Amino acid sequence: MSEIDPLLEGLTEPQTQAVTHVDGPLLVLAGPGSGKTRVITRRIAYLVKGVGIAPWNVLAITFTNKAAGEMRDRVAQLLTERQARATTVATFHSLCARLIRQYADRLGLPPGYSIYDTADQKRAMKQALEDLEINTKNFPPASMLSSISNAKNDLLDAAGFAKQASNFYDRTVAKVYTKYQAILERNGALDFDDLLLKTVSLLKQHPDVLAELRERFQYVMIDEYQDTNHAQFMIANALSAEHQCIMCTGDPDQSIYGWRGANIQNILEFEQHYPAAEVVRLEQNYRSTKTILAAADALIVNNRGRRHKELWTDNPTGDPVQIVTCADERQEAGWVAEEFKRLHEEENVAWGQMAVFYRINSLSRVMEETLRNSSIPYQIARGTAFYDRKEIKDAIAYLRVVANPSDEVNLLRVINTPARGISAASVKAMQAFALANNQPFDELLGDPLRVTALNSRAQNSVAKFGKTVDTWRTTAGIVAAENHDPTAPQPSLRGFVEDVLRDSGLETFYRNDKSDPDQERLANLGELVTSAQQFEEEYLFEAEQAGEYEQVHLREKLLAFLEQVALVSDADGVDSSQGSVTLMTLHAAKGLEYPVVAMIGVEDGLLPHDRANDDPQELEEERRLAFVGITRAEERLYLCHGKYRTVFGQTMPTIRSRFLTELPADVVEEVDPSSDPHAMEDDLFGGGGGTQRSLAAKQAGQFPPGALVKHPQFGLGRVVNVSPMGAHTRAKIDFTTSGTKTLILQYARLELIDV
DNA sequence: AGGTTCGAGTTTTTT
DNA sequence: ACTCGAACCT
Repeated sequence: MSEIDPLLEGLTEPQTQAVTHVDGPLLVLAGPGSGKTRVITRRIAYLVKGVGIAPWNVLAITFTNKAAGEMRDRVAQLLTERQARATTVATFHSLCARLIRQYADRLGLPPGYSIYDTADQKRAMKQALEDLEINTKNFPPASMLSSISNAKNDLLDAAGFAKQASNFYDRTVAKVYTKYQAILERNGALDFDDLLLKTVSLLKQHPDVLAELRERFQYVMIDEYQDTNHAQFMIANALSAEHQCIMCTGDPDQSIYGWRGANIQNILEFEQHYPAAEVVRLEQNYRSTKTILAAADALIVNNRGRRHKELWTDNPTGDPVQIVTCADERQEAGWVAEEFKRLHEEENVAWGQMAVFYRINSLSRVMEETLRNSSIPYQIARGTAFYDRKEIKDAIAYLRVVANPSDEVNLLRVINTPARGISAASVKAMQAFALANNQPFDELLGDPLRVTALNSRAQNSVAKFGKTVDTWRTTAGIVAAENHDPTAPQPSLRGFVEDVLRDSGLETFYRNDKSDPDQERLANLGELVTSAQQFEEEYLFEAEQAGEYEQVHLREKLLAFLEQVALVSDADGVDSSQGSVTLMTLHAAKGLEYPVVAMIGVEDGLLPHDRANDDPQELEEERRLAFVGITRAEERLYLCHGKYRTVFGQTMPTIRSRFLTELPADVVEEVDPSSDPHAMEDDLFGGGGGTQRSLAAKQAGQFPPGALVKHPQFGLGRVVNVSPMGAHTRAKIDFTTSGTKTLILQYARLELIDV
C-alpha cells in the first residue's frame, strides 16, 4: 500500500475515484483547470505500479504531440523513465501513422508512404481538377478539399460518397474525390484524414491485426474526447470493445473543433455506448480566481442544450476582468504591450507567464510588431511556421522523393528547384510519355533517353538528376545497393540530410541568393539539419530504452523523421520555459494556462466570427471558444477590442463582441484608452491625413536627433533619428547601456532630458 | 533563364 | 495592404 499512497496524495475524492478505477469504461467530465492531466498521469502510474499492469499495455491519446510529450514526462516522474517510455502516448494521427507504417503491406501501401499536408493536398487537388477539366472558379480547390475531408471524417470513401450524392454539386465532388484519391494512391500518399480512415479499415479488414492490437493496448485513455470525430471514435471503440477498459476525459463546454468533424455526441453519448460506464465529475477549479471563473460561467450558461456544471474554486477572488476599449488595433496592441511591461517591471511577472490570444492568425501581426518595437520578447505558437518556409519545404520534398519513389507531387516540386536545366516543357513531355506508356514518372529519371521529345541537353540534365536521386536512395536503403553489406555502419540521418542539401544544390542556391542578404534561408536549412540530428539522438535513445540493440537503419530513421515533420502542430511550438510572451490562436490555447491572459479582437465578426453568425450551433461553438480562452487565465484577464479595425487595408468601425455583454457587471471593469485625447487624434479618423501628419511631425520635433532622452527600461540614450511612419513615429535611439533600439514614440514613454 | 509586372486572393479555427 | 503566382519581357 505504501507504494500507492504517494500516487493518491493530495487528490480530492472524485479525483481519487477516477485514478483508482481499473477495469471497465470510465468517463471523466472535467471542467477547466480541474486537474484532469493530473488524474490521467496518476491513473497510468496507478495501473502500472499499483495494479501491476504492464506499461506497454497502456495507450494514452492526447490532442497534440506536445501534450503527449508532457504526459510522458509527468508519468516518468511517477514511474521510471523506462516504464514511462514503454507506454504508448501519442496523438490519434501519430498513432495511426505508425500503425500504417507497421502494417503497410496489409494496406498495399509503401512503408515510405508520404503524408500530404495542406499544401501537398492542394497541389494534388489542382492536378485532379486539371485532369477532369473542371473550372476552379466554380469549384475552388479549397472547398473541394473540405467537402472530401468531411466525407472522410464520416468514413465515406469516394464510392460511398458518389452513392449518396444527390445534386449536381455533390456529383461533381464525387468525381473529384475519386480522381483526387487516385492521384494520392498513385503517389503512395495519404492525407491527414486518410491516416484515420486507413487505420479504421486496417482494424476492420484484418481481424488478426485487431486482435494483436487489442492484446497490446488493453488500457486505452483518450483525452479531449469532446473533440474526437467519427473515425477516431471508431478506432477507440475497435481497440477497446473487447476489454472495455476505456477512459475518456473531456469537457463538452470546450468542444471547439466541430468545423473539423469533431462530434460532440461522442462524449455526450458515452454512457449509451458503454452502459457499464462509471462517470466522474471534476468541478473544482484549481487554476483561476473566483472572478475569472464567474465570468467564464456567466458566459457559458448562455449556451442551450448543455448540461450545467457547478464550477467552483477555493482560490481568492482576485482582480476584476478588464474590458479594454481601444481606438483601433494599434492602440490595442500598444495598450497590451504597455500593460505587460508594467506587470513585468512593477509586479515582477515573468514574460513567460503572459499570453495573448486571438481568434484569427492575422491579428498577430500588429501585436507582434508592437512587441518587437517595445523590445518585449515574444514567441508565436506556430509549430508549423518553420516547416512552411519555402526552403524547408523544398528540402523536405527532396527527402520525401528519396523515401517514396512514387511521390510525383513532391518530385515535380523539386525537379527543377533549384534550376538544373529541366524546363517546364521538358517536364510536360515526360509526363505525357509516362502517361502514354503507362509507366511511373519516377522511372523516367533513370532512363530519359527513351523520351524522344526531349532534346539532348534536357536528357542529360534529367539523367544527371536521376543519378543523384538514385545515389541518395541507395544510401538510405530505399533501393538495394549492388554489394550490400548489412553489417556496415549506418550513415547518420544528420549527415544524410546534409548530403541531400548539398547534392541537390539547395545549399549553394541559398548561399548565393541575392534576395536574402542576411542568409536567413541558409540558416533555416542549417536549423533543419539540427532538428534532424536532435530527432536522431532522441530516436536512438528510445530504441535503446526499448531494448533494441541492433543498428537502426538510416531508412527507418528517415521515415520516422518525415512522419514526425508531417504531424507537427501549432500548439507544439509553445515553450513556456522560453521567458517570452506567447501569442497564439484560441484554438491553440486549449489545454494551456497562464497567470496573465489578454484576448484581443473581442469584437462581433471576429469573436464570434462572421462565418458563425447565421448558425446557432456555430455561434455556440464560438462561445465555447471564448470560454476556453477565458478559462486559460489564472490571475489576470484582459478582454480587448478596438472601435475601428483595418482589414484588407480598409478601416471599418466595429461592434464590441456580444459575449462581452454577457459578462455580469460585478466581475468586470471597463478601461477605455480610446478616450485618451492623445490617442483619439492619432488614429480615429485615420484616412484624414491632416491630423495624423501634424501630430507625427509635432512628436518628431520634440525629440530632435542628438537629444538626450531617458527610457524607463533602457535608461539614458541619444536620439539617432526620428521618422514619422504613418500614424506612428519611430525613433532610433542609441542607449548608453542597452545598445541601439528603434522605438515607437507613442508607446515608449520617453522623457526628454536635454536637447 | 532570370527578372519584372500585374492581378488575384487573402483571413477562421488545424491534425 | 501585402503576398504570391502567372504571364510577360530581356
